[in-house]
Amino acid sequence: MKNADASLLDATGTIARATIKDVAAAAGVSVSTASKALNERGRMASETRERIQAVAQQLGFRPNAMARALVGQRSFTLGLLTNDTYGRFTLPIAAGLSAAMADRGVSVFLCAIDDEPERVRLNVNAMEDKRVDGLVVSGKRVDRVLPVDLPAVHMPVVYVNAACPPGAIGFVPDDEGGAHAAVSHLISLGRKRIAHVTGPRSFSAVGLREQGWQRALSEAALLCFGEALSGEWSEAFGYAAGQRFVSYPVSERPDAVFCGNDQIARGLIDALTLSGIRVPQDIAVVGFDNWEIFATATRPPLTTVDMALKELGRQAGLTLLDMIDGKPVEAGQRRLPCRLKVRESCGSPAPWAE
Amino acid sequence: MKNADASLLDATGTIARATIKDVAAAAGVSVSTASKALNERGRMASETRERIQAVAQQLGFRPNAMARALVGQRSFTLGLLTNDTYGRFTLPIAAGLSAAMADRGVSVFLCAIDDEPERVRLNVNAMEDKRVDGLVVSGKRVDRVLPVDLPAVHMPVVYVNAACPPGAIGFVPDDEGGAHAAVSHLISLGRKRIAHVTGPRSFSAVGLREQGWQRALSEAALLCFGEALSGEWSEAFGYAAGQRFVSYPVSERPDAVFCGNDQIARGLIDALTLSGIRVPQDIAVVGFDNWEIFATATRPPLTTVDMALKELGRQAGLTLLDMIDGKPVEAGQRRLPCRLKVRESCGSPAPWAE
DNA sequence: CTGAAAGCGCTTACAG
DNA sequence: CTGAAAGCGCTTACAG
Repeated sequence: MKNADASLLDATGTIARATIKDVAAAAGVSVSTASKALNERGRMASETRERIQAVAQQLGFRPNAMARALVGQRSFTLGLLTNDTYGRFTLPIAAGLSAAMADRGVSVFLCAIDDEPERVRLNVNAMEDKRVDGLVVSGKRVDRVLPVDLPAVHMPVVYVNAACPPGAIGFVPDDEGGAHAAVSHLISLGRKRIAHVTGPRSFSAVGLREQGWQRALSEAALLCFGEALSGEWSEAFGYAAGQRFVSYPVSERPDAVFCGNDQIARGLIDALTLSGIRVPQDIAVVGFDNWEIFATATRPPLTTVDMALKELGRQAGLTLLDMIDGKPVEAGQRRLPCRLKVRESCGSPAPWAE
Repeated sequence: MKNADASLLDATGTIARATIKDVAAAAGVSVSTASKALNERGRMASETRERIQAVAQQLGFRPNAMARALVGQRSFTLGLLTNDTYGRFTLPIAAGLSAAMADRGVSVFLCAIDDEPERVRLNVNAMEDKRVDGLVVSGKRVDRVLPVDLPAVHMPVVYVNAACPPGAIGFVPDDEGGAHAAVSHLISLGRKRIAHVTGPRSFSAVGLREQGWQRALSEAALLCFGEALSGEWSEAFGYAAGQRFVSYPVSERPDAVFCGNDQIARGLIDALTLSGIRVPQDIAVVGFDNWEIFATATRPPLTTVDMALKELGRQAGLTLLDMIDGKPVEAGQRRLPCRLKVRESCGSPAPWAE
C-alpha cells in the first residue's frame, strides 16, 4: 500500500495530510502520547510506542514543521543573501551550504539581491518575517560589504566571501596561502623566473595573492620576476601580458607565470601558444579559481588554485548552526585553505598529486 | 527612535520580538481588534485603526509568518529543486524566480540536489515538512526528468528547463524559434550559405535548433549548407569544425555559421581567425546561450541567442502561484520566446537592434 | 464597532 | 505509563 492511498480528500478535493490528531485517533491514544512516542521522548511501553509509529508510517504522517517551529521558537531555516547574480561564487557556496544543512534538517531560503538597498530591505524583512534562525551573507568580493544594516537584524549572521564587519564572523578563501601553494609547486618543478599577472589592485585578493607569490619566492631564496602586472580580470588582459613576455628576448623571459585568475591564464596561454612558445615546456602557467569551464578548455588543461567554495559554504553553515545553538564562537574572519588542482599547464601531469 | 530600541530582552538575553499581544496591550485593545486593524479587515473607527498601526510600527512589530501560515494553511514559500550544480541555467532561473516571488511576499527554498535518489527524497521530504505551497523543478536539459516520483507529491509542481511529465506544466525556451530568429537575421544581412555546427543528437535541443535553421532557410528559399555538424558542446569541437571549413576551397566555404552554443562558436571563431579568415566579413558567426563570459570574450563579440532564463523562472513562479490559488491552468509545456542578442560576429553592429 | 472563544498542528510541563 | 491543559502567535467567525 502506498502512503498516498492513506491520505484523505478534504472538502475542497485536495489531499489533506494526516495530522498528529489523526495518528492519535487511529492508534487509540491521546495526542500528547502520540507526540511523545513519535519524538522518542520520555518512557513508555515500547509496544505502545511501536504501534503508534507504525500507525504514523501507515498514514504517511509527517509533522508540520511550522507548528513545531512555533512552539520550539526555532524554524530550522536559514536565509542566504547574495548579490552575486553572476553565479561564479554563489552557486558552489549555496550548494555546499544547502547540502550540509539538508543533512541536519534545515532548509535555506535563497535571496538573490542586486545591490538596490530597497530590495535588500525587502528580502531581509521577508527573512525576519519567516523567522529564519540565521542568515548567511555571501558576496562576490571579499572586500565589499552589502548595503544592509545587518547588525540591526535580530539573529546570528555569518559572512562568506564578503567583507566581514568588525566583531562579526566571516569565511573567506585563503588567497595568500593558495598563491603560495601554486608558486611553491612551480618552484618544486624547477622554475626560477616566476612572473605574476593579476587583476586590479582595488581588489584585496590581488594584494593577498601577490604576497603569497612573494613569500614562496623568498622562502626559496628566489627573486620576483619583476613587478606583478596588474590589469583586468580578463582574457584580453592575459593575452596582452602574454604578448609582452613574447616581446622580450628569450633569455629575459619568465619560465613560469602565476596568474591571478583563470581567465587571465587562458588569454596568456593563447598569446604564448600563438607565438610558438610551448606551455608548459618553455613557460609553465598556473591560474586561480578552478573555474572548470576555463580550466579544462585551455590547451594544455590548466593547473589552478581551487578556492573550495563548497567547503566554505558548508563551514559557514555549520558555524551558523553553532551560533544558533548558543555555542560560543569566536568573532573574526576565518581563511579556509585553498587546494591546488594540478593539471598539465604547470609541467607536471602529476596523476599522483591529485 | 530606532525600532530595535523598542525590543525587549527576554530571559536568555536574546532580543525578543514584539508579538501581536504586545501591540494589543500597548494600544489598549484586544488581540482580535489588533489583528483586524493591522490586516485592514472589517470596519472600525479609523482613529483606532491608525493608533494601533502606529503602536505596531513603534514596537517594530512584524507578524510571525509561521503562525500566520498555520492558520491560513498557506506558507508563502516555494521549493526550488535543481540538479544543475554547474550553475549555468539554475542561477538565472533562480534569480528571476526569487525576485518575482519576493515582490509577492513568497520566499523560495533552494534545494541543490545531485541525482542521487536518496538525497532527492531527503530534500522533497524537507519541502513537504516545511509545507511549501508548491515546487519548481529545474534541470539542465529539457529532455531529462529528475529521479523523483513527483506526482505523488501533495502540491502543485512546475517544471523549468526540464522534461515535463504528461499532464504536468512546464516551461522551456523556444529553441526552434530562437534558432529561426538567429538564422533569419543572418539571411537578412545577405548571407546565403549558412552552415550549422551543434551538439550531440541525444539532446532534444539539438533537433529543435536544427529545425529552426532549416525553416528559416526554406522560408527564404535557400538550401541548407550541407548537413548539420553534430559533435560535443565544446570549444574543441567548434575548433575542429572551423578547421574543416578552412580546409574547403574558398568557393565552397559557408558565408555564415549558426552554432548550437556559445562554446562551439568560440572555438569555431578561433579556428577561423587563426587561418586568416575574417569574422564576420568572410564568415559570420552566431551562437546560442548568451553565456556572457563566452559571448563577450570572443573577437569580435558574439551575436547569440539569449534564452531569457530569468523570465522563464519568473513565469514559472507566477504560474505556480496561480495553481496554488486554485486558478485553472492548462497542462502542457510552454515554449517561451528567446531573443537574439546582436553583437558584432554576425556582421551587424546594429546599435538599433538592441 | 469591539472582544471572547475556538482553532491551526504541534510540544511541554504537570497531574493522575 | 498515559492524558488533560496550556501555550507558541496568529486569524476568523460569532456574540455582544
